[in-house]
Amino acid sequence: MSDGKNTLTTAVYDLLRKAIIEQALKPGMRLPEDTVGEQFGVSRTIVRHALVRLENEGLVVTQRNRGAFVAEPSKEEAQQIFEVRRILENEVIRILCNRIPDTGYDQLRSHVRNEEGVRGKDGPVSIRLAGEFHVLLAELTGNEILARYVSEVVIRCSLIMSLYARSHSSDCAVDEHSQIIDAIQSGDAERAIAIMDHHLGAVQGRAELARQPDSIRSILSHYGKELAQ
Amino acid sequence: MSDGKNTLTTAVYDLLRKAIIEQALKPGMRLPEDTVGEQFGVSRTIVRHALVRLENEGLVVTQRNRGAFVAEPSKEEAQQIFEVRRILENEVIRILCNRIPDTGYDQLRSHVRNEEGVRGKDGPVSIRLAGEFHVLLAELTGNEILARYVSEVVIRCSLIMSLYARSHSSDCAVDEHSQIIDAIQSGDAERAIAIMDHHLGAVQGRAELARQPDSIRSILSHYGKELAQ
DNA sequence: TGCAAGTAAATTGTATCCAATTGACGTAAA
DNA sequence: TTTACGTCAATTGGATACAATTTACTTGCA
Repeated sequence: MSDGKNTLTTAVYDLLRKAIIEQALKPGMRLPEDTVGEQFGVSRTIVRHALVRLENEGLVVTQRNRGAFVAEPSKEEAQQIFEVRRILENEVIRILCNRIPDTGYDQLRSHVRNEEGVRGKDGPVSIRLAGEFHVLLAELTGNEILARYVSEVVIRCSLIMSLYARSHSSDCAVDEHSQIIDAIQSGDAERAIAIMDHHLGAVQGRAELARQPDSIRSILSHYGKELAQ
Repeated sequence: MSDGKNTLTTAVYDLLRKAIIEQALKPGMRLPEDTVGEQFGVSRTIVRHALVRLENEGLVVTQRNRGAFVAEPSKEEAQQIFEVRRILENEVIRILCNRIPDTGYDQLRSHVRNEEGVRGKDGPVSIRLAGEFHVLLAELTGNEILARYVSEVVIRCSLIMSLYARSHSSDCAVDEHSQIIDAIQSGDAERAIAIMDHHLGAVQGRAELARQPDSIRSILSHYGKELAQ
């Protein structure tokens, strides 16, 4: 994601992004430019650029003259993001069944071992690793554009789970990750897709069923849309 | 695409984007911040923000301390973008066969009439309209995230055609657009997808077969990747 | 007490300024 | 002639200053 060029801007961008993934920054939280800037020891200019990038990814929303906030995806948005995620990830599986780099399975198995290593600890790390498994799958297709889009929807799903799901402990069942690898390796594309589809359905279902009550802010902002300028 | 909030930044962003779509700004062209700023009567700050957004979409690339350039997708990138475009647009068709708003067909037919109105003139307008047909299809799914991704790959395809295709006159055959609408309206999803797939294949093929010789810059930039910092 | 208006504080929008880096040109030495 | 070096112009990287806008508080009036 980060191209490692604009060091300062990219550094702030990466930090904010990671903080959002790990749900340290929660949906609806304000992100005042100078507060963030002081925190990282940079000027507002840098923070602004980072926020622009995050807004493009749908991770933050900005209101004119009001500032930036961590995004609070509505239920409709959540539905749409999940739909796109399933489209993309099913296709990732289909591609991987046709072509996968030599080291692919090693990388995947190794990643799952890492996930198992932190099993039980419902900390931010396990949340991040679960998402990164799906990004790794997409990267193995060799299609960088596809991988970028998967990365975007995965992280937005993380935001959705943070808003709507009761427990984030196991957004992804590690077992199912293993099953997906097995299915790809067996070359049975249809079965692999079925498992992935079921896996994502489970994640989505957890968000739908166990959704928390809306926060005050998101409730009011919903009504506010009808008044606003 | 543009949210109409940050008026100045968004205005510059929209103008640059449109200029790239219509191939007035050609791949490899420089986009110096103050030149662009003077042109539009705004300061570099505004232009910078617009360029950041365009870079996120893959329409421009920036080199540290060197500036921004209109992107020159490599052949590999072009291949990847087309692959993602087919994935997304096939799925758009599949969705539209299941659900399409009441006014959908009217909007589509109306758009095709516009395209026919400028037929023959190989100007920038026909190029833009051809792309917007595909974006309109995506928007009719009601899935904004999906529509945004389609919009991104469509415009990047416009960049690719500008680089590699001999004639941009008819990136899309208007007849085929009508056929696609017919197929969706008939409810035959498989046929509709087949037509869309063929349609995109034709566009892609035109880029592959009639590709122009690489520019010096894009050739050297390819080798340069092995040296760079 | 409750509401309204006005004022002050906080925050973003934009422009400008200085520093750092890059590329080009020209000059000199081998 | 070619290469190496040094200087200069052009451009971006980043910080700061000022203007505009919004929000919150306070004051005054009914």
